[in-house]
Amino acid sequence: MSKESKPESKAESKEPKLSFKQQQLIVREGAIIDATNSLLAKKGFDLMTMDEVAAEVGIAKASLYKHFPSKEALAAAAMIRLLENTLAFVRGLDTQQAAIEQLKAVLAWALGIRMKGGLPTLPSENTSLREALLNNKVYINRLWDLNELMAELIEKARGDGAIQKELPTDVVLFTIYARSCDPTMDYLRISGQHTDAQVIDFLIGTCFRGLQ
Amino acid sequence: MSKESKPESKAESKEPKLSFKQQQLIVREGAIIDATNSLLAKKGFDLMTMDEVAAEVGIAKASLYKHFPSKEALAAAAMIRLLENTLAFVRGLDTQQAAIEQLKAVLAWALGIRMKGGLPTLPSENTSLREALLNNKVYINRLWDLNELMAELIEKARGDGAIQKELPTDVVLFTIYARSCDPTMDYLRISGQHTDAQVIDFLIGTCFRGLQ
DNA sequence: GTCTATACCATGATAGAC
DNA sequence: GTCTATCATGGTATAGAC
Repeated sequence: MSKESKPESKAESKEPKLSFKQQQLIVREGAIIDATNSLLAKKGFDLMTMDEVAAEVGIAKASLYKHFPSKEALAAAAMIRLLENTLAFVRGLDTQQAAIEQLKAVLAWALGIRMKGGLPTLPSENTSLREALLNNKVYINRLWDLNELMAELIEKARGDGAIQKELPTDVVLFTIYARSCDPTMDYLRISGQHTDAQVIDFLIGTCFRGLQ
Repeated sequence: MSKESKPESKAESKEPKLSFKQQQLIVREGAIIDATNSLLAKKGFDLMTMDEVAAEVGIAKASLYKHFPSKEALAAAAMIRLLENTLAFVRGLDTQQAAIEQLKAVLAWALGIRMKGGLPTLPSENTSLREALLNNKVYINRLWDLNELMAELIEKARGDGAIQKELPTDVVLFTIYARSCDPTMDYLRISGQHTDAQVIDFLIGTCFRGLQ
């Protein structure tokens, strides 16, 4: 986001080129994104205020705007980091496993993140954030990468007979995405009738096996 | 909402007791709720403004506040009307049908409403509306009525072997509710690869039969 | 009960000193 | 790059005339 992060890509094989200040800046931007993540998950984009973010990080609001030029840009950065984490997880999957098991692992991982107060993956809502994200090339690129990886897994699973042949890939993909940010999780947790692990099992089960 | 609507419950078997003005008032409140419904579905509670509602109805914003004391109350009224429509639909289901078919019919109906620009049933989001709704006794009562009817259907379907025995009723209930406001619908429609009827079929199928 | 006009406030964004 | 202080916008809600 800030200009100092550019030189880092030029030379990183040598001794640490990043000055103390540069490192601190990166750490601080990480902290800002952490706070943004948490608040986005808790309140959503519209209800999250820049004052809250600044307060949670412990800096002044004006300083926030030195790092990120707008609320949209800040949220986009958070969403991009989330996407990159997801990509890393998917790329690190055990390719020995059946494709369907890998897909379940992705969903289980995403649900686990949300249980810990993290962000849902999908920019589902009718928020002004959606528009901003669709105009963000980095975000779109990462999303496309993820979609492609997931589509490969889905098609492999379909080839294995683990997914209905009649279901188009996009239907399966969005259904999994949607389940990862399904409000059912919150309601089941509030009811307090089941453990977190049970809730995740139910969600994965009803997604992949359905109600019957 | 307004005080004039009370006498109507006293006597309705006789000739029309409602004066022209009273009828007009009811019609206008209906129009207000229509507009609210549409805007809530399109933009969500936070992004919907009272100016927009007033503009869509064609009255001044101040007049709106004569009918509904706050934005929350207005949205609650819209949600309550939606719930009552849903209750009417459920109560009018063909009880000769298998319970599972009745459940599918409810989901299909809800998805159809959304396709036509209507509201999703679930107050899922982290919006300030949620809190207001939870403090609204009428809303809670209606919601409870609906949950009870749905739970009966679910348990009957489970008895028929159409729903997994291992799945608790609340899991099934929320899963169906969630599917009724699933963002997957919007994404599949935007992609333009499928007809509206196909999209509904996919959503119902992946809900009840799962991905496999 | 409808209108116009306005109070009031939350919040996104910026200025300018250090 | 951080702070304090401030601006500008837009949105809920209300006052007061008709």
